[in-house]
Amino acid sequence: MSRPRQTVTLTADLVILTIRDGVLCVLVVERGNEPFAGRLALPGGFLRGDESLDQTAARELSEETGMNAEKLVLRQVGVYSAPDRDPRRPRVVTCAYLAIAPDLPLPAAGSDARSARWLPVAEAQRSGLAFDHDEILRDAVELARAELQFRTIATAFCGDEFTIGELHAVYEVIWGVKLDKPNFHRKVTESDGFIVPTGGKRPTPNGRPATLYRAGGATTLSPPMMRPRSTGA
Amino acid sequence: MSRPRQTVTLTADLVILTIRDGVLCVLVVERGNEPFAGRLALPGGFLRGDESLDQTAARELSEETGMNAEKLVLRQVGVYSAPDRDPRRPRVVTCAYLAIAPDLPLPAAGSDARSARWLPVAEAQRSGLAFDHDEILRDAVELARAELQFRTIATAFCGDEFTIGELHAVYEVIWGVKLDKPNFHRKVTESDGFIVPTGGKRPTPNGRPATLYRAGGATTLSPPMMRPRSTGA
DNA sequence: GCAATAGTGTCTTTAAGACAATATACT
DNA sequence: AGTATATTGTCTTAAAGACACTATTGC
Repeated sequence: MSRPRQTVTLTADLVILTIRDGVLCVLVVERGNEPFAGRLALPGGFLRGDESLDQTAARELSEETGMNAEKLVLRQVGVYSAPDRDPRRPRVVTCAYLAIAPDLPLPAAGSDARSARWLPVAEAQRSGLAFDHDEILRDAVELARAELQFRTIATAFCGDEFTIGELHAVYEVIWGVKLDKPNFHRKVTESDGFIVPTGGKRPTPNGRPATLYRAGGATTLSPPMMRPRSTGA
Repeated sequence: MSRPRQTVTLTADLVILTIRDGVLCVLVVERGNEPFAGRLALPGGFLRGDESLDQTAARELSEETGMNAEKLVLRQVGVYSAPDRDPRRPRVVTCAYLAIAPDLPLPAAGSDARSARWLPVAEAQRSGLAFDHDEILRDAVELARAELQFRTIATAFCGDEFTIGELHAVYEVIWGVKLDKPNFHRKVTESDGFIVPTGGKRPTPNGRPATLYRAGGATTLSPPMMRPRSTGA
């Protein structure tokens, strides 16, 4: 026990995903301070003395999006702790969280007033983020893709009321595949507790109006909705 | 930025699972120091200055079991950071790791010489562990149960060479269900890259000798081996 | 032969996938 | 009517589950 114990500061970084105009987007902020000043990064914040890291993440989420975290999906992705991931001292270790939001009006430039904005995930990955946020983003998106198979989180991308067509689009955009619409319809309506009809209908520009649904009580999908495995062509 | 940043110490705690005599067991240590002196706890250790937390976990694992972590399953379960989870100051936050080991001879009471021993998970949960380790253990076991469905981690419970009967027992013990042996046999032999025959056979006390296999190259099972969902009777 | 464990065959049931057909709106 | 979108029907295929049956050992 003679070896010194490393003390660190802890942050919660958020990967907030949403779908805008059929494109998967992530909320990014432009850093105002060093290190990486001016670069794009994931939003995040430091752990405070009276809270758990999960609470830190929930607080940051509501600061960034204005939504209360109670109703949003918020899930740990993992801990990122490479010694050189952040040049600051004491060492900064982060726990990444995945959050899923409906298509919000815009990230309210809150009291914090950082320049937060939605960026297509593909662009974020192309341009490169600060710290090890590229790796975090990649892991979080991969987690979302996997979770879509077994949990009812897809509804978190939609508003309170949504159509099966919208839910269908969520799966297609995030998985990057085409799914048969009739089969998808049967699958989600027959899955117990996934979605429940509200009674209303939403008119379409031209075409039959779609039945409206809201998220049901279930959190898991059984049987799961397996992502089509790409044929190893 | 006027609010003080909380500094913490970080630990990696290990949930090392194995199967002994058909019972799922976890490695526990008796604590020598306060807090919780004399109580049973999960093994773990503090982050050092030159390593990542994943490396801390790998180091602890090889110290406790004598196995090199390269070959063992080692996976983050989550971060546990409730402000009052540990009375020490500065605050102690832990990241729990799930490790899976074959039936080792015995935890070598290594240089560390703590009294480490295998304890059936059910007993550990009944008697209660130090800190929030009951919660960590529960989460880790639940993660193992889920991962068995989609990844090839079941082979990590077996030695280098094993029979399909042994693999079958792994699933039955961890899921706590009976699985049809003929169907299980077909399932695992037809799953690509899950197990490969070594060519050898293992004699049984009395009965037909079983073909020996070793772990194949695949890490994921496709299609997955879904855990039978308990009929909501 | 008998007991015991490993492994195969076959039938049934369930879920997934392809895709035709119908329903309900708007212009 | 014609177009567009939603929803239902039907057939085919793949996987899961039940369980009878065969195979190979020791005694």
